[in-house]
Amino acid sequence: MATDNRGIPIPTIKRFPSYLRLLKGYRDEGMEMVSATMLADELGLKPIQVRKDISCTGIEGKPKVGFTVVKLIDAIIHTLGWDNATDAVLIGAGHLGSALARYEGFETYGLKIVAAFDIDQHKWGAKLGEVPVYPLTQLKQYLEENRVNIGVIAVPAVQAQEVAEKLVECGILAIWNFAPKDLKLPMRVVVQRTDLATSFAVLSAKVKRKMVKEDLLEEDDEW
Amino acid sequence: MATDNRGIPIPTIKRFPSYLRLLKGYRDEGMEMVSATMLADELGLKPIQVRKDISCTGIEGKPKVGFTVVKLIDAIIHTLGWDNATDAVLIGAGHLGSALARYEGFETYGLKIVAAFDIDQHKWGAKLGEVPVYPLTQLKQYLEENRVNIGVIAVPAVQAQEVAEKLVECGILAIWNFAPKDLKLPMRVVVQRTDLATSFAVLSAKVKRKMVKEDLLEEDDEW
DNA sequence: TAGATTGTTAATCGATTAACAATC
DNA sequence: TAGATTGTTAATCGATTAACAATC
Repeated sequence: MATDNRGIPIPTIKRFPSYLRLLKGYRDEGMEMVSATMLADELGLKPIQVRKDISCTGIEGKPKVGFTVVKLIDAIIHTLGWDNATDAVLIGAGHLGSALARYEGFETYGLKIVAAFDIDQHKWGAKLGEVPVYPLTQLKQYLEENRVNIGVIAVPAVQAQEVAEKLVECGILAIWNFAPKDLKLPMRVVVQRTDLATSFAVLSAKVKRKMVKEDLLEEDDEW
Repeated sequence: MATDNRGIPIPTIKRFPSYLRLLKGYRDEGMEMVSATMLADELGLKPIQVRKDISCTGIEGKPKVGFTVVKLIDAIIHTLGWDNATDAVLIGAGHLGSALARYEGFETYGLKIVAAFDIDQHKWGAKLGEVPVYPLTQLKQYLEENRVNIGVIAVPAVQAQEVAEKLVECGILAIWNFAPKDLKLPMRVVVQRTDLATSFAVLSAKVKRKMVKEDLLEEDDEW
């Protein structure tokens, strides 16, 4: 059905890559079947949650036996849309951009960074791994000549909004934003943020919570 | 109260850094008061949600006027625990590690990377920005001599578990894991993952959803 | 067979949103 | 004052978890 993906909860989507990594390991070890119980145990989740997640892929298991490892792998990849490779341009060839361009994991997700752009002329002509770096002024032309759907932003915060708008003008459909800046863009554009600040905020909160809990325990001890 | 932070929802925590960035901008422009309505509008949130989030900081506003910008800034920083600087060690001085070590935003969060460690002897003695790189074998000694609470993991997936266990052995309280690997660690250790795969999975799912929606619209057109 | 595991339906839990009185 | 905005209480929404029948 076309509506297949419509209703898959975001939390489930977020767990899929973890399942996928684990399943690929099992496949490489020659394992053929796996139970939700085993996956849950390995990832620190509850079996019921794993079953619910798996049911979103449309795969059915066999009671007492579990699920076929390779079927599950294919189904998750398909559900995520990772079976169709997508080209992306990278804006910003600094340290972060450079690390992203060289990251080999992307091909696993069907993401291919085909070109990088930067305002700094010292970077022009260089290659970040396999990815050539062009002047930012050539972005528009490049996107006219090459069908690219995704833009990856790895520029300083102050430039992020401007770059994003340029990408949208050039027909980019989705933006993966690594700059610490909240972008204001038309609703039709898909924006995904990967923000160190947000991630660290959660870490900080968890640490603080733990501290508080330990403090409380100490207080209890005194009574 | 000591239990202050206990119950702040994770989604709220995740929005705090965005509020913070925006508020700092307002402060720098000399703005003294700000309404939840304005913040919501700027970030694409609903005013009520912003008010709920702000109430978690304990700050009270004035009807018709709003909230004091600098009070709000201080309260969010305090709620996140970012007013106490924390030292961290970085494991892995590759491209990603290098980018993290040089990232200037961390000081905003009260995070200070004091040393990096790597197995590759070619990296020893180098500096990533201000951060010196040592042999991984010196990690244990370093942590005995310096009180560090947070470990940042930026090594390849296959080494992540081993490195994490070593950090835990050495008394690290919290781990920020950038390796694409789910770590199995004692409950008492706080683990925060920043996983490109997870983030890209969400992007992929949103794109796919949009595609489906557009397909459905087209189908509708034919009827 | 017996028992582990699946899949479904219902209950619970937590966050978002709505409604509205209080207030500057 | 009038009206915008706050803060609280209740309703809604969505995800997780529990319960349990089906099944290999």
